[in-house]
Amino acid sequence: MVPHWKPGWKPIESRMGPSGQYAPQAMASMDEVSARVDELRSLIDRHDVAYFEQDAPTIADPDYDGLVRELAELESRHPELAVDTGAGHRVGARPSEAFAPVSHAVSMMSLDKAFDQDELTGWYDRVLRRLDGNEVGPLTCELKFDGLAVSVRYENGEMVRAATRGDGRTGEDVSANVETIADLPKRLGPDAPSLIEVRGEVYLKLSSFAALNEMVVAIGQAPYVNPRNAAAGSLRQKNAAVTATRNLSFFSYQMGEVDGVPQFGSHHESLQYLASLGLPVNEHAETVASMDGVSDYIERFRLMRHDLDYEFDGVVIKIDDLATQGRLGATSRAPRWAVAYKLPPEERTTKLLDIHVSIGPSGRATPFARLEPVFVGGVTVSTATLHNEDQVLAKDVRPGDTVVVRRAGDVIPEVVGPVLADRVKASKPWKFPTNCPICDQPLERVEDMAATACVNVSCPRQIRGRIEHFVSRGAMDIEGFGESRVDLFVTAGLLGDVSDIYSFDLEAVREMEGFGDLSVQNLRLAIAESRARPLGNLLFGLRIPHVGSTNGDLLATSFGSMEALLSADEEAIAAIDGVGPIIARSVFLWLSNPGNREIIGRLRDAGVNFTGPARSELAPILEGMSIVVTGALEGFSRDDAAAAVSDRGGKSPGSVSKKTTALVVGESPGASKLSKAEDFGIPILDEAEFSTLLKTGVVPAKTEEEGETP
DNA sequence: ACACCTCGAGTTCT
DNA sequence: CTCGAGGTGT
Repeated sequence: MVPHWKPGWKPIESRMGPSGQYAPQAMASMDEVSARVDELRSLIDRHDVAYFEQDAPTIADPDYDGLVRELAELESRHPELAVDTGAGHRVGARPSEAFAPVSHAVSMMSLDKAFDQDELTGWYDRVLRRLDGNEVGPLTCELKFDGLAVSVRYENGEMVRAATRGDGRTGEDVSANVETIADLPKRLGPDAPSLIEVRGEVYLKLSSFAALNEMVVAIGQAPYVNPRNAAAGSLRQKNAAVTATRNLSFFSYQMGEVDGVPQFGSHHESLQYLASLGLPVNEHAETVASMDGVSDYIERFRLMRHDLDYEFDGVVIKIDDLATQGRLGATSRAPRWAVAYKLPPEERTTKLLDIHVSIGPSGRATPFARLEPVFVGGVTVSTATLHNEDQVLAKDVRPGDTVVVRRAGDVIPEVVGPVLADRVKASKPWKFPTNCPICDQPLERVEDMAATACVNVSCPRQIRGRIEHFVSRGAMDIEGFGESRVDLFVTAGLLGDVSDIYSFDLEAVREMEGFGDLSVQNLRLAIAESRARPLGNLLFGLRIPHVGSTNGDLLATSFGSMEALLSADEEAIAAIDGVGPIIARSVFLWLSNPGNREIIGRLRDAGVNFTGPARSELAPILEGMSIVVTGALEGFSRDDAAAAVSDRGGKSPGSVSKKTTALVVGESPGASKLSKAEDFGIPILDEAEFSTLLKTGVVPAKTEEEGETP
């Protein structure tokens, strides 16, 4: 039913995920094809104007690429619809009139793109076919920087002009601004050729981007959405003095028109030449022997994506041998000897369907965005948190908006902001709901905080939340008591508060669907076992504000028993080292509450352990030490490792600081902890060395001397 | 007053 | 894992 599908060409939807936003629709008639082509042209035109002339992109790059691809595909299948001058037949857009036009003697072409391994292989196969049996030779791999392509012209060693790419043949003169880029010499050395046009990417380092946005926000303006956008804005400043403050950077990767430049045999030699002239060339360019080397390079840098101080969105692969490049030639748009492999996008636009509020287990009301599913950063995202009311207001995102979605450094998707140009005129700012969506009681703004919460103690969500927390690992750790079962028992009216766990009707559970003798017996055993948990776990399980696992243990060891804690006044609690007035007050108030007293009384009656931790039998050989664990160990769970340390008098906090005695590294460790430990020169132990430490209380000496790295 | 460390809480998808 | 806030030490 899709008559013109070329073999080997994948429909865009399979690549872009289920969003379908820019995916081609199945088209039956010529009229529909023609209509879609017109639609695509006008969309691309509109985005071009916004992007190139107003520095305000209305669409994320990969989506734009998708539109252009779809148009190109339709035009190639229906040549009768193609027009020479229309959208999609140019590399960029019309140059703005604010900067004088500059024509490129050697045109600045864009590159064909490959979105997955298959497309990359397809490119290579086409190269092989064209070469008709001749050797391809080595390939060069370079990072594809997320910046703006610029051509910088040097005559007799002097920088004379710099121009943007524009439409590939004609760009804009941005000399005044490019002159402010510290990376670029105004004058080349004595070996400079009589003419050289250096092509490369103007970009903004992530650190400069952060500094810039800090400043922009400080003067009350909206921050730039991303470094590329900020670089574009900076490069097109009318006042070069402003550009100078932006700290733009540059990487050279190609030459345009030249005269007096030596003949090279390969691309990598030309890069070396550029570097020898004192021009900035990225250090990560590599020459590899085959496509296996290319795959390896891509994989390596896919993983390093967030480890560099600049953004890159792909890898550029070029045939290294210049004679072979010449043999391959170029199409009207792009050279055949190069291809840009695009990494999965980190930023995409999608539609914000609605904003909902979820009530967390503690009653906090968190707004989150329901999104039209969109493939970003390697996964399909359909929801993203908006954190709190202030965030929603600050970003002013509204249901129905087209929004930019990002999956930054870590994992958590984030709504960057709305695309204002696409906003429906009638839309109104979103209002935070006044009532809890679960229990319908009024929501209250938490004092002095950005949070809003449901304060109804008998809200079903919170009853469940408190019980889930009580039975969780780290608290009373009752096996077989997961979220779904808690939900089941609470809904059935069997559990109202945590003390009910020790008295509720297990015979009634036996009658429930999905439960038999065995599962009830296991549950009974697990509950019985939990009575013996240390007091610190119990205190943590009660979910007293500001009392987590650490402070729970701290209170338990300081008071020795629940009874002692119950009879302590606020000052006695505040006297503990590490507990200040706020935590003391919170604990005291919670324990004074009659309802909570009653729960504690029932737990006492149920025979739950109320006495402090049995003194560790082990000698406190790690006293005063702070041992941080990262990654998975073979012989210990993370909790076990922390317990092993604290049993011996040491501490095991969650992060590395200057005070840390040693870092224990297991399988797949967290990069930030590791690099911090290296920075501070903290000893790094493997599991075997950790075991030794636990036995001897001495940090094993390193066999090799730790040297400072420059 | 400031800097640094620590703790607690919330977060998505496979 | 990261953010915001509490606690401690300078």
